[in-house]
Amino acid sequence: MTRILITSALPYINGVKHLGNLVGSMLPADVYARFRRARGDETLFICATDEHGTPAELAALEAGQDVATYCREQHAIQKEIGKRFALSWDFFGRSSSVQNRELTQHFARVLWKRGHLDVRTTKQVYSHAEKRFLPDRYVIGSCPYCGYERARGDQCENCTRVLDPTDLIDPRSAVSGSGEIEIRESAHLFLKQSEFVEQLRAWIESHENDWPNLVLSIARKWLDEGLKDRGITRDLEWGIPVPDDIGDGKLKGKVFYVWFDAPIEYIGATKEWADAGGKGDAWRGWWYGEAAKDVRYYEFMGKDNIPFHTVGFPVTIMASGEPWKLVDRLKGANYINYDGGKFSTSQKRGVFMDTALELLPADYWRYYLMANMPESSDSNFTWEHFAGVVNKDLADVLGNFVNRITKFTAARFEGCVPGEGSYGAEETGLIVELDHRVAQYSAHLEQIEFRKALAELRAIWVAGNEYLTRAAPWTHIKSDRAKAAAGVRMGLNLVHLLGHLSWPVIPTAARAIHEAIQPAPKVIPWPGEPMAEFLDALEAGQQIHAPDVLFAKVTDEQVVEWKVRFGGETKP
RNA sequence: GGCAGCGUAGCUCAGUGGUAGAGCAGGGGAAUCAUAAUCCCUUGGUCGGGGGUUCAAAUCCCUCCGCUGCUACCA
Repeated sequence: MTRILITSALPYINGVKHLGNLVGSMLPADVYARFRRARGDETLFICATDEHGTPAELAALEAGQDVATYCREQHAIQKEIGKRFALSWDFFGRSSSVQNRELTQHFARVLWKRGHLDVRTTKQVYSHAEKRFLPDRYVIGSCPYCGYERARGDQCENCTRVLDPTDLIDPRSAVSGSGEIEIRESAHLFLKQSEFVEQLRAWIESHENDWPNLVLSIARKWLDEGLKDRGITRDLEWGIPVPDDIGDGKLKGKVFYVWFDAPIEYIGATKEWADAGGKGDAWRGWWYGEAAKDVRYYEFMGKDNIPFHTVGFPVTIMASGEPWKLVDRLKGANYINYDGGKFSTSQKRGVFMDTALELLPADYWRYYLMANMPESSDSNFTWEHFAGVVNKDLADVLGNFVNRITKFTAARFEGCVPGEGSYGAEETGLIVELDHRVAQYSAHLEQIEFRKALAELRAIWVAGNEYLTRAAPWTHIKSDRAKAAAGVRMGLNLVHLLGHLSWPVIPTAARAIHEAIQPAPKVIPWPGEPMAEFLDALEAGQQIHAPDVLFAKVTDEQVVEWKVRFGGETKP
C-alpha cells in the first residue's frame, strides 16, 4: 500500500505567522494529512522552523538575544501555536538541528566531489556599523531613476525598477542607517544549476498533468529565462558551517544559504522524528531508494516558495546522484490579502495565528481559510466576509443541524436512538444523494482541490437540514410515532456521518459532534461505504448527548471592534 | 522594463468551444424541531474594452486597460 509523505513549507523563525502563511502551507498540509490518516493510509506529516538567514539574526538582535536562544524560544512558541491550531505534525523540527547539519553537509560534500559546486568571488555590501555583509535589500538609498529616497538595493518600490546596491545614491544600511558601507569581495560556493536544465525540464514536464497551473508556469518561467548558477553560501555567523574539506580552504567561516539547507530539513526533520522516537533508520525508508518506492510525496507551499521547490531543491537532489525522493504532487497557494492590502508582519497589519486564537477557536479559522483558500488566484480577507461565513455555514447550517436533531431526540425520545419505524423513499433518496456527494468530497480532497471539497462538505451539511425539513418528525410525532422515529434515527445517523466527514477540516468540533453519538477515536476514520449501511449503523436504544452550542455567532459589534483593533481599511 | 497569474451577478468564487453557474446578500413563501437557526421559490451578469478565427467564443488568437506577484543576495 502507498505511504503518504507530506511536508509543509517551513515557517520562518522571525515571529508568529499570519493567516496568509497558515493558509498557504501548514493548514492545507494538515487537512490533507488528516484526510489520509482517516482513510487509513500510513501518513507522515513533517514540518519545522526555518531558522537561518539574515532576518533571523536581525530579529534576535532586536529582541536583545543571541540567535540560538532567540530561535529556541521562537521555535517553542510556533510549535505551541501550531498545536493549538490542531496542526497534526508527526514532527515539528528545526532547520538548526544536528540532523539537518549532517545532511546538509553530506549533500554539499557529495555535490563538491561530483563537481557540481565551484568557488566564485562575488562583490557584496559590507556595513561597518553592523560588522556584517548586508543582503541587497538591506541596503537603502535614493533611486537613480525616480529619486525615491527609500529605494532598496534590490528594487525600487516606487518605480519598481530592479536595482543593484551600487546603483543607489547615498547608500546606507537599512538596519542602522549608517552610511559607512563598502563593497567587499567574498568567495562563495555556487551550485551549477545550469548543468541540470534538461534533466529538470524533463522532470517538470512529467508532472504536466498533476501539478497546478500556477506551479508549472512558475517553474517553466525559471527554465525559460535560463537557469543561472546559484550562490549557496553566505557570510553569516548563524547557520550550517561549510565543512573544511569543501572549497579548497577558501570558505572558512562561511555558512550555507538558508535556501540550501531549508528544504533538506524536510529530510532532516524526518530524521529528528526517527531519533526522537527511537525509530532508527525509519526516516530513510521515507526518503531513500528502494525502501521509499511505495512513498507518495506531497509538498504544500505559498507561491513565493515554488522556485525553491521546483528548481533549487530538485537540482540539489539530482546533482547528488543519490536516489532521494523527489516531490510527486506539489500544491502551491496564492496569497490572501487583508482588506485589500497585504498581510504585513513588519507593519503588524492583518491577523496572526496567536491573536486569531484569542478571538475564536481554531476551527472557525480553519473552516473559513480552507473554504476560501487562494487556490486559483489571490483571495481577500475581510471581517464581514469572515463573520458571514462563520455565522451561516458553521453556526446556522452545521451547528444548528446537530443542535435541532439532538435536542428533539432528548425531548421526545428520552435521548436515545429510536428503533421504531423503517426507512422509506425519503431516506432512500437521501442515501443516493449522499453516496454521490461523499464520493465527490473524497475525490476533491484526494485531488487537493480544497475549495471544491469544502463546498461539497457544506452541501452535505445542507442535505441534513433539507432531509429534516422533508422528514418533519416534529409533525409526524403527533400522529405516526414510528414514522417520526425513523426520521430521528436517520437524523442521528447523519450527525454521526458529519462527525466523520468534518474531522479533517474542523477536528475539534467534529470530535464534539462525534461524541454526541459515541466516544471518538484519536483519528476519526473515513465513513464506511455504502451510505445505506453507514446511515443505518446506530443501534436502537443507544444514548446520545446533545452537545453545547458548537459555534457561537460573530456579532456585528465584534466585527467593528476587530476591524479597529487589527488596522483594517479604516484609513484616515 | 521583462515574465507570470488574475479580471464572470452587489460580494466571494466555479465554469477552457455548444442555449451563462454556486454560495452569500436582496425579494416572496412554507415550517415551528432548533443557536430567529431551517427549507422552498425568486430578482440579478452585453463574462475588463476593442478586434479576429469559427456554424458556434467567458473559453482559441491579436491588442489595449486594470489588479497582484516574481525578477535569482528577504525568505
